[in-house]
Amino acid sequence: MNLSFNVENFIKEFENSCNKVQRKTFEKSEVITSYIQKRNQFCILISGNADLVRYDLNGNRTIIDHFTNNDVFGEVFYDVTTNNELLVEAKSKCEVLIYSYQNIHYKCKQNCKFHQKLTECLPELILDKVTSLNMRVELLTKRSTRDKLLGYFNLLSTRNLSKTFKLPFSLTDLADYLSVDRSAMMRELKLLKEENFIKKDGKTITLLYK
Amino acid sequence: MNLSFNVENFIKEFENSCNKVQRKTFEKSEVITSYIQKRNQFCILISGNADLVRYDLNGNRTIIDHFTNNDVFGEVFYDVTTNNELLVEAKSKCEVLIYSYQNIHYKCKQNCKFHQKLTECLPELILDKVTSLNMRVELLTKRSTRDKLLGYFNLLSTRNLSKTFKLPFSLTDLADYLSVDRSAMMRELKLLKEENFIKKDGKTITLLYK
DNA sequence: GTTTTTCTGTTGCAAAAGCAACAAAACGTT
DNA sequence: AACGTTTTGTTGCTTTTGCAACAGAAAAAC
Repeated sequence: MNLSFNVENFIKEFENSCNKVQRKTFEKSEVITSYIQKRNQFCILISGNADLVRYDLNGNRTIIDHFTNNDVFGEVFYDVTTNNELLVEAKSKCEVLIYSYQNIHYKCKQNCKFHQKLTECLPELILDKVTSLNMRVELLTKRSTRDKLLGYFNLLSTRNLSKTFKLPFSLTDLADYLSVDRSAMMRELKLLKEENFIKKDGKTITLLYK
Repeated sequence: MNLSFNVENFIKEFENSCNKVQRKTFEKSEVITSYIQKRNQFCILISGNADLVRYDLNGNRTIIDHFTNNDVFGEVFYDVTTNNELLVEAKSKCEVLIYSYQNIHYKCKQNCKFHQKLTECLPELILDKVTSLNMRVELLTKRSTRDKLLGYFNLLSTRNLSKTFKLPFSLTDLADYLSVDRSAMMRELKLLKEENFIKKDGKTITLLYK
């Protein structure tokens, strides 16, 4: 998908056109925001990287989404219906633009450039989320840990236009992202190496098949 | 979420305002459409019900989404990147409105009411998809078959505002929707009954806890 | 109303995944 | 460089899940 919405330019041009938009800084491990029902935050990650995580009653952590430079997040993209807490956690030092809508359909009363442009571009930002969600569903519906790993590796390989790529996660986090047990995943990773499906050097993976 | 877009009225008012919009009928088990890369179909299911399914290389079937009256689907809501075939299969006799965009951003040259209204409402239709996808991810990230079942039952219970509700799927299809083995799911279902978590009579389930 | 097909319910066995625990390595901080 | 902390890699054991197969019930087709 080609977004006509260039986040970087958008920030440069319009950040200061609305005084209700705040720029905040977060240190590693800080909670950037937690998703709250009936609120509509819209956030842009200017720098750093962060995860949207959910903790369930059994103490399992799931990484729902992973954000890097210029990614957008907030309740605007996530109708909160769950009982479980949804947090956005900074994985490194992060700079974030935050704006809270009363209602996503209302335009900003000041009719500022920021919101004019945003209203215009929101549909494609949302469409982009749909794409990444569909991909996520596709990964999660794979039946085995092996298929999930290979599915995810294929994705990264396609994105990088290369059989070699670097994992954006620690292996611990990767397990939480694929929603599998870490030790079981490590075992499978080892088998994939032994059976010459992949080569692995730290977080750098190379696909050896096809 | 409250959609201001009322599909039923939309169809009544605007169906005939654009001569490129087709109304088609499909019999049970027929393929309504298959998702094709770089195409942008927009479909409305007027009556009947249908599933969006994916068959993977191991022959596993996954039900990605389930559509009933007034649901919308098509590539417009699904950026096709997968190698696997994505089909929309009629589960009963279906009536469908179909329109194929050259590009989702171009407006219909005829500038008809159908597309005017659709362009206006597409963002919230897409936002609605995001919501259902987020819910789906939440279900699929549950670690056990039991948690998936209970998660799904809770959802149906909440939607119906009642501890008792009817499954919209056959049990065979439910397994494909939750992405688990049918016999394993049946076993778990039996345990849930025995441990008095649920009562089950055909496709009617009653939650007995809390 | 009979036949055919699909769906449900069940089981034994095999395979995969989860859990718990620990040591070694890597990373960050002072 | 030394410390504490997090991550990686591994393993033995248990539990869960998947697979294959089959019989009976229900639904659909003729």
